[in-house]
Amino acid sequence: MLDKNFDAAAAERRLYAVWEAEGRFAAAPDGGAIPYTIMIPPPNVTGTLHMGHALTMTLQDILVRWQRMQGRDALWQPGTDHAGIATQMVVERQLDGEGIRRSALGRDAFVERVWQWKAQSGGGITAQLRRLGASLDWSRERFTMDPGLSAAVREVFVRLHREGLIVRARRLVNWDPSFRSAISDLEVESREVRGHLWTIRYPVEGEVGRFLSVATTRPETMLGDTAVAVHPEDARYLDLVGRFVVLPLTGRRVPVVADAYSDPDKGTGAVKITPAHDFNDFAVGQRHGLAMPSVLDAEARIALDEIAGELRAVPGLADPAFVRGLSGQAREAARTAIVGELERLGLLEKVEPHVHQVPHAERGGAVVEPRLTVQWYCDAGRLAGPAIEAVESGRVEFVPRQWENTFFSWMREIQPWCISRQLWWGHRIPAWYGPDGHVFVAHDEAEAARLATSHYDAPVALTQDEDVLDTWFSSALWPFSTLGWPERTAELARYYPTDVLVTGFDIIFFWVARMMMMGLHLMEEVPFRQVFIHGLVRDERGQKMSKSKGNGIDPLELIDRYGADALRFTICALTGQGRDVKLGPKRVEEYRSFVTKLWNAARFCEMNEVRPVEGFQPEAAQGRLARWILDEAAGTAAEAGAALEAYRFDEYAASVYRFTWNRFCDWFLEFAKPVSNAGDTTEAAELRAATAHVLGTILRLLHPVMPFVTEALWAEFGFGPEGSLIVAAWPTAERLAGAPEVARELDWVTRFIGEIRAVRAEMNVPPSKVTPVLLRDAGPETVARAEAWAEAIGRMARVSAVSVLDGEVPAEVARGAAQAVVDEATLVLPLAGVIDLGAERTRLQKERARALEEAAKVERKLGNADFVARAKPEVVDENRERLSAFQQETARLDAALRRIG
RNA sequence: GGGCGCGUAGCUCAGCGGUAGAGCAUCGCCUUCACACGGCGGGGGUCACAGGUUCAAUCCCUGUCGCGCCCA
Repeated sequence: MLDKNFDAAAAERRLYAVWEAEGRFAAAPDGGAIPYTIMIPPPNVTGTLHMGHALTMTLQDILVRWQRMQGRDALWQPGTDHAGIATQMVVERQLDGEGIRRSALGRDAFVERVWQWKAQSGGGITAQLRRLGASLDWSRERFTMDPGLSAAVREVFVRLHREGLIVRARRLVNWDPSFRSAISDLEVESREVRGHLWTIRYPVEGEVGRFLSVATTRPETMLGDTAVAVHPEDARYLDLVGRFVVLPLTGRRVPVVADAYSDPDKGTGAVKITPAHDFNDFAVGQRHGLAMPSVLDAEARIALDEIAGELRAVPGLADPAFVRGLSGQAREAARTAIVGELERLGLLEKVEPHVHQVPHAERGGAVVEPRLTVQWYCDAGRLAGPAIEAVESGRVEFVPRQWENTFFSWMREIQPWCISRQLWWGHRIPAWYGPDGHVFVAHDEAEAARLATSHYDAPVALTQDEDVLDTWFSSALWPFSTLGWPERTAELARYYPTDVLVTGFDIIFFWVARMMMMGLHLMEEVPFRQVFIHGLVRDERGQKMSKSKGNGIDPLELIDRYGADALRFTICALTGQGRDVKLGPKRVEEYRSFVTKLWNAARFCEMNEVRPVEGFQPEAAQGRLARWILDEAAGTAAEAGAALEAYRFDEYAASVYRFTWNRFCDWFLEFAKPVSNAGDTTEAAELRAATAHVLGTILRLLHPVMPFVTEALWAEFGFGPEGSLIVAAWPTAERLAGAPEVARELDWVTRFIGEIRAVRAEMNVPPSKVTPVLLRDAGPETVARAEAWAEAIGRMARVSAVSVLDGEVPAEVARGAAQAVVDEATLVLPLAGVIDLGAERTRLQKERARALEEAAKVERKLGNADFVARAKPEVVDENRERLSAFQQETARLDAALRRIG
C-alpha cells in the first residue's frame, strides 16, 4: 500500500543505490545496441553543484534516460576538470590562512598539496550529481589529469608542435598581474570605467616653443613611448612626420610617424605609441620598426631595467632622479606621480573626465596589462577551417540554429590561442631547454634527452619549461581522451563521434569550438553531431545568479525541500529554446504539486485494485472509455517523443503534464470511478487493465524527467522489480482504430458536463441541489450519447436524470429554467425558485451577444468576394461551417430567452 | 559602432499566416469516500508602436521605441 505522501528523500537514496548496484548506468560496449553518447561538460573537480550544473545535467540526463529506454546503448561519460587557475587559487588561499607562501613551499610540494585537496574534496561534485539523479556511467569516470588523459595532452602538444601548429613566440599577451600569468583573449572582458583623459605636451625637437599634444588615458606608460603617430593625411601635422619630439621625464627622442591608426577626429589627432603595453601600439611599432621597451613588471609595477640606460637629464623636461624614484611603484601610484610631475613642468595641457573600456581579467577581476613575453601559441586560425566547414556542411548542427552565427563570427576571425600559463597546477608543458636555450618538445624527458643528445652530439643537462597549459587545452580533447585516445580502443571506435553536446552559450568559444578543432584535426571526425545550447539560469527577477550578488540558489537545498523530481521537472518545463531560465523556490514548489498529483492518482489506482495485466493489448479493448484514454496516451507518447527529438523540453513536460492531470486525472479517473468499484465484471476488469496500462505509460513517459517517483510507483504496482523502469521500453505511439470517433464522443460528454457545471456555478445553484436535465431539439446521436453516459453525467454534473422532450418545454417549467446549448441540443434545467430568472436572462443574453458577434465576424469574412475566391477552399468551408454553427447557436439562445419570457 | 535575441492576460512564458493559449496569481463555490500540493466555475489581452505585403497579420517585410546579451 502506498503511503499517504511520497517520501522523496528516502526514495532518492534507495533507488539511486539500486540503479548503481545493478549497473543500470553502465554502457554496454559488447551488446548489439546502437550507441547513444553524451560527454559531460566536466565540472571543476573541487567545485560544488550550482544551478547552472543542475540545469545542464538535468537536460542531459533526460536525453540519456530517454534514449536508454529506447534501447540505445547509452554512454553518459562522467568526469571532472582540474581547473588550473580556480583550483590553484583555492589552495593558495588555504596556504595563506596557514601563513605559508606558495613560493616558500616550492613547486613539487605545492602540487602535492593540490592533489591532497583534490583527494579530499574531489568527490563532492560527483556525490551532488548523484543527488540530482544523474545516470552517469561512473565506472568510466575520468579526470583531466589522469595518467591517460595527461598522456593524450602530451601527445597532442608534441604532434601539433611538429606540425607547426604550436609555436613559441615573443608577442604581446594579455597579462593578469594578480596571477602573474598570461591569459587568453577569451578570458579578458572589457568593462566601462570612469577615468580621465590627460593631454600632454611633447616638445618638438629643434623648434623651441612648439609642442605636439597627445591625449592618453594611461600617462604612466609614457616611459615606454617610442613614437608619436599622426594620420598620414592630417594637414596639421604633415610637416612633423619624420621629425622627432622629446619625451618628457625620460628625455628620449622619439619619431613622429604617419599611421592610419591615429584618428584625426579623436583627441588631438596625435597619439603616443607604447608598443610594449598596448595591442594597437604594438601593431604600429611593428609597422614602423620601433623599439619596444617594457616599463612594467609581472605585477604591473614600474620596472626601469629596459630604459635605465637611456634616461637623460633635460632641464625643464626630464629629471632621471624623478624617474628612478618611480621604480617598483604600482601603476596607479606611478600615474599620480607622473601627472603631478608633468603639471609641475607645465606640460599638462588639460585633464578631462573620460569613460572608456578597460580590459579586466574575467576571473579575479584584475586590470589586464598587455605585456611582451615569450609564450606558447596554438595556431587556431589553421585549425578553425575544418570546424567552420563542418558546421557549414551540417555535419555539426547547432540547436537552436542561430548560434551558428555566433560560432562563425568568432571562428572566422579567430586569433592565435595563448596556451601557456605561469601556474603550477596543470599539465606541465612537455618542452625542455638545452644550455643554449634550444627547445626540445617531446613526450617525456627521456625522449627530450635523446633529441638533445643527437642535436648537441653529446648528453647535456635539460630544464623543463616551467609553465603549464591552459585548462581548456585538455578540455578540448575530452570527447576522445576520455575514451582512451591515443590508444585505438574499442570504446573510441564505438562512441566517437558522440551524439550531442549539451551546454550553455557562454562556453561556445572556450570549449565547443576547441573540441571541434581538436577533434577534426586529431580524430579527423567531428566530436558530436549536434550541439544543444541552452540558456543560463537566472533568479526569479531575471538577474544572473552570482556569488557576489548573493542571489544564488543551492540546488541541493531545493532537492532537500521539494525533491529531485520536482527540481528536475521545473527545469525541464522552463527550458524553452533560446531563452534563459528564471528559477526560484516558488516555481519548484509549484511543480512539486505535479509530483504529488501523480502520487495520489497512483494511490487511487492502487485502492481500486489496478494492476498491470500481462499481455494486455490496447487494440483489443472493447470499452469506449478505455479506448479513448488508451489512444490519448498513445497520442501523448507521440507528442512527448517528438518534443524530445527536437530538444523542446518545455513541450515534452507540458504534454505529459497536460495528459496526466487534465485528461487522466480530471476526466478519465472520474469517469472510471463507478466501473472500478463494480467488482469483477468483464467491463471492470478491462478498464482496470487499461488504467494500469495507461498508468504504466505515464510512468514511462515521465521517467526521464522524474526518475525517482516514477521508479518507486513502477515497482509498487508490480510493473517490474525496483530499479527496472530505467530500462523499460519507451511507450509506442500507435493510435487505436476508430479513435477519432471515440474522441468526438468523449469530447461531447465533457462539453455536456462542462456546460451544466458552468450554468450551475454561474447561477449559484448549490452543489447539494440535484436537478434533472430536459433535452430539447436533440438529434438521435445526442440522445444515444446522453443515455450511454447518463451515469457519469448524473454524478459529475449533479443531474438526477436526462430526459428527452418531445415538444416544447412546459410553460411552468420554462419560467424557472436555466438553459445551455450544446451543439444542436438545448439543455433545460428546471430550477424554479432556486435561480434568479433575471440573472439567467442576462447570462443568456451575454451568450447570445457573443455568438452573434462571432457570426458577424465570420459573415464579414465570407462576404468578401476576394476571400471566397482566393483563400484555400478548406478554409472557406471551415468558415461556412462556423457561420452556420454560430447562427444556429444564436437562434437557440433566442428560443431559450423566449422560453423564460 | 557591428551582430543576435526579446517586447502576447497581474507574473512567467507558449503559439508564429485564417477560432488568442498554459501555469501561477486573482475572484466565487465546494472540507464530494486519491489528492486543499485538491475539485468545479468565472473574470482578465486594441499580441510595444507606425507603415507595408496579403483575400486575411500577434505571426512575414521595413522602420521607430524599450529591454537584454555577444563582439569591437
